[in-house]
Amino acid sequence: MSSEPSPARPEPPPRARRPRRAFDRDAALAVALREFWTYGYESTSVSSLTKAMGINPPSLYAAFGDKRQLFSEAVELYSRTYGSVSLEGPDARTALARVLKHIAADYTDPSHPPGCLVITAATNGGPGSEDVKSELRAMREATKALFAARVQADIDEGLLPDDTDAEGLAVFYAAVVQGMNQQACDGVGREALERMVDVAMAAFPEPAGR
Amino acid sequence: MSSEPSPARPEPPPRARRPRRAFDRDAALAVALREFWTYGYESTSVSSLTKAMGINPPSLYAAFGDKRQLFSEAVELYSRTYGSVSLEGPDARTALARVLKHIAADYTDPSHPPGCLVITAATNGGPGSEDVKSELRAMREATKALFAARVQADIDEGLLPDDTDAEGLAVFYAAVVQGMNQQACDGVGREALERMVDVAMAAFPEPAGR
DNA sequence: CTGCTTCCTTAGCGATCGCTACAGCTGGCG
DNA sequence: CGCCAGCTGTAGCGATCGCTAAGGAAGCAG
Repeated sequence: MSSEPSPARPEPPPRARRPRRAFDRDAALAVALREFWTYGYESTSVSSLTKAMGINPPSLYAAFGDKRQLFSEAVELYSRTYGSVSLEGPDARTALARVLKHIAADYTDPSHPPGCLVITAATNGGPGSEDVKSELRAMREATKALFAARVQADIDEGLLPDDTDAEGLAVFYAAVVQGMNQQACDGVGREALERMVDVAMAAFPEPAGR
Repeated sequence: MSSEPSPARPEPPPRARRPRRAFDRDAALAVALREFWTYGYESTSVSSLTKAMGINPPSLYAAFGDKRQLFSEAVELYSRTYGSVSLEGPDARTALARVLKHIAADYTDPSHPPGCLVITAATNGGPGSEDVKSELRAMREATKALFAARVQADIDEGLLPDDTDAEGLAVFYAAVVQGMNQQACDGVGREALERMVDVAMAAFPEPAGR
């Protein structure tokens, strides 16, 4: 439908006019992330967000759409910055132990809010924020599936017995991570969580013996 | 201090006039418990409570004080009805295994909301409901202390080695319970949780050698 | 400079929050 | 019966929620 009567024009109309913003969008998003991380989705109000970001509501809505989309962008930034999990390593046991130790340190790192945003930020929340809850739940299940796949890889390579319960192990270690989250939010320190990881790793099955 | 000037009077003035209520207080409290259990403290509004209980706001405030006190009464009813944990048994391992199996069944019981009210109902919630959060956190820490005491009792009786990390085990099994809560809220079924308990019990230390 | 576009600011929208004033009804008492 | 106490329903309080209309300030084209 777009009429272009002058073919001599070198610049077509769809020239994306970059918004001239008076504030740092990335910095504001980082601030919003900390707010959501600390208080959760529903308990973080737009007014507290705008106050923390140093902007006014219309600026927030112009830059991020609405509170819901801002939260999704914050979650994306979180999983890009903090929430990345790599299960590389010689075997599943080593990889899991390393990931759990890293989580013990990260969840209690005093330079940011305790625990994990994906686990904590939408556990409560009545009807109306059902899509937020399912968004985070999907991420949790993805992590659990990652655990299961890593264990299954060891089984396929013969490092673990064929009758190893990969699903049960995945549910278990996902629950351990979520329990560490709760403990960290309750004030348990890094050393206690690391000792807990030692206990949890004792539950890992023995390698396939000769 | 109570003055009773007329000894002939069989009924003293402090005769507690039982309120003439037009609704069943206990039944209404049970309904409120389910609401808080499902949506958490902050996300459960007074209007949704009164609608579910079949009463009007003034009746709620006359019978329970305010939303905060109603919640505490609901928590008390919960811990009296569902949340009781008994660690009796021949040794800590048996007792813990029984408790965890019971929890696996209870958190996924379809006859009531999933998971545990004490763990779930106040994880989010901004400033202003800090006392609610600390109330539930204290109950969680009491359970964790119960775990530690049960393990320590086995150590004192010589059933477990002296160098057993009672605190680490308590943190671990508390985290397992809290992880089961999250998994149950995410839709994991009873059988998967029970297999997970088997994995978790594999982390329990071997009894003290002969 | 004048126009045009785009953002920021102020102010406030309707809805809902926890909570309560007020009047009416109802039951126990003399 | 009349009186009073105490609960019940209606209606609404001030505050906050997520969100937005309207006008002024600022950069770019001519």
